[in-house]
Amino acid sequence: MTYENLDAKLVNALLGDGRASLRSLAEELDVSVTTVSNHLSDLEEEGVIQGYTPRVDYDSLGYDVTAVIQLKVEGNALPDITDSLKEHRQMISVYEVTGDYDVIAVGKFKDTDGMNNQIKTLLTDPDIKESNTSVVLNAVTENEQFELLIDDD
Amino acid sequence: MTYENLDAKLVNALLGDGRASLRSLAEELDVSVTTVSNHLSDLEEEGVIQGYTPRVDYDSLGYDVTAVIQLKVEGNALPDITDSLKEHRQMISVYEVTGDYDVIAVGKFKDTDGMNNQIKTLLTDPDIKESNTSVVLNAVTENEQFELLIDDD
DNA sequence: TGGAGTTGATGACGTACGAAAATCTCGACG
DNA sequence: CGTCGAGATTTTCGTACGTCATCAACTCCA
Repeated sequence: MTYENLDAKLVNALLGDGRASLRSLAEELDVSVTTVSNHLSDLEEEGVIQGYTPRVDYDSLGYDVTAVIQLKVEGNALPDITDSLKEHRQMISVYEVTGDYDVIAVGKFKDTDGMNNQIKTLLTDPDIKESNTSVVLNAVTENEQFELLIDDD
Repeated sequence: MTYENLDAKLVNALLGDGRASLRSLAEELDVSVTTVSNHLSDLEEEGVIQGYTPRVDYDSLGYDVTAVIQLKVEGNALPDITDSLKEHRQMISVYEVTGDYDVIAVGKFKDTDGMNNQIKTLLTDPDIKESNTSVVLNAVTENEQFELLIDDD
């Protein structure tokens, strides 16, 4: 076990409430506030916890369309393409992958017109050999972070 | 009008630091603590901010393999399939989509063996007509939450 | 009139610091 | 060869202090 049990419990507790106070965490895990503070700093320094964010509901802000875009790219142009995708504000995830396509990206848009425009400008790149866009009809689960396993003794 | 964009600014500030104190937010946005508190409560009640989470680096915890799984599903079995995917702890995102496939899911696994096992058990379902798995070679961007636009006058 | 700010009171919060407890290290001894 | 224990190291804890969140009552002003 690379990481102590307390650390896993701490991460799980924070996954439940990312703004929980050190005191409430300490009570929940039955250790002192100082211990929570120390372990939390360690987790942050080690990079296990890379920061904290609110979970924003983009739907309620008018970003009604989510799309999964798959691209076949000219081999040596891959870094350029992924970089350019990364620059696009509305790209949630950009993956280089094995399989039929080389890149899979997930983006959010205000409407299908906005989506089409963005995608069209993207596809002007001559290094993109083929593309395939799937529009999300229903996001059953999105960006879910799962809890860590605790092995009790 | 002066505070038209306060909510957007507040969300953006929290996207920068999800554990920022009301006081630091108030100073950053040049409004009173009370105002920040009120607007934040409103955003939470409206569901724009649905909660707060740490950003966990699953790579550093040994979840080295991310995969994008695409499925063609027997029409009326779609809810069953998405539900079952949702139950899988390690599924980050599960989308019902238009296009060649009916479902696109993203999952994280400790290794390729673990991934293969999980996927194999998944595919025993007779309602899954076809599947296609892409292994992520490089996560350029993952679960990024973009900042909201501020329209200045 | 309603959104924003101010003030003040109260209890909760984060962090620094030193003490206490637990754990590890490693040579000496039976 | 096994184990014992003093000293070193790490981990945990309690306390104290300055800051913070929250609430209520009241003011300001467009």
